[in-house]
Amino acid sequence: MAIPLPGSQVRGSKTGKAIMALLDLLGRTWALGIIWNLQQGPATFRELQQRCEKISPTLLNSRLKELKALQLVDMQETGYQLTQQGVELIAIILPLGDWSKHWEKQVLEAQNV
Amino acid sequence: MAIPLPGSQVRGSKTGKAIMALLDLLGRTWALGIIWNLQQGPATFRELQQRCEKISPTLLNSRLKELKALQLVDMQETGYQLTQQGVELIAIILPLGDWSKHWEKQVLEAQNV
DNA sequence: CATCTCGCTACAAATAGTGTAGCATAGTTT
DNA sequence: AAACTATGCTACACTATTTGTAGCGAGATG
Repeated sequence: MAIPLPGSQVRGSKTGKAIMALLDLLGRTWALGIIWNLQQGPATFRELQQRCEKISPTLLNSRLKELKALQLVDMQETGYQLTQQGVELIAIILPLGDWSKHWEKQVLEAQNV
Repeated sequence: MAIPLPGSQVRGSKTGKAIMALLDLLGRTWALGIIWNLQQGPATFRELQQRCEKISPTLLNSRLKELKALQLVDMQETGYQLTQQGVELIAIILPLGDWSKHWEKQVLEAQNV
């Protein structure tokens, strides 16, 4: 799967708008999960695999390649970690954690009615 | 693909944490794109298909089912639209639009070096 | 050298997504 | 009323992506 480079055509948009590249990237299986799990700090490949519980190494590797190419993640001595930009991104997304709890309550309530 | 109901096991987590269900949902092909495109206001099925440029009706329909089940989208006279909760969610995500422009610049700069 | 751990690849099977055609229903026009 | 239109959505064969297991090659340790 081609890397969704901002400025070029991506899945879902011919316009090449940056947000579309970003949505394409984040919409790929596990991309958000990997970023989310890197919040806790750097991790080796195998440790990251475990944080993600059920990710296959094949997929983990391809997602990491994409995330590296797009400067959200890089690899240092300590393992994979978020870049400056990755940190900025997760800062935006972080509120989802709290919101999801409130959302869960509503969804489960609706189920029980 | 099973609907990632918060509270039950989902892709990437046995714990059933709400955030994991949410990340699973948002991480599915086109889920973010659909939500993003509904920002502009309600749309009929076919109109939504066009906003998303290249989504197949099959997939659009399954994503919509999931989003409806999880109360982020519903269908009214005017077509599909974000629910109260869908609006809350997009409010969190909205800053990605601006951030992506800044990100694009950095990524493209790095390419040209 | 034997044994670990590491990042990562191979590859076949399973699953998910695409694209085109078109059905069924409802409303409009002639 | 027959013909035309537009809608939401399904069928289905094809293609692409993901999974899961096994294991390689490199480096560290004893």
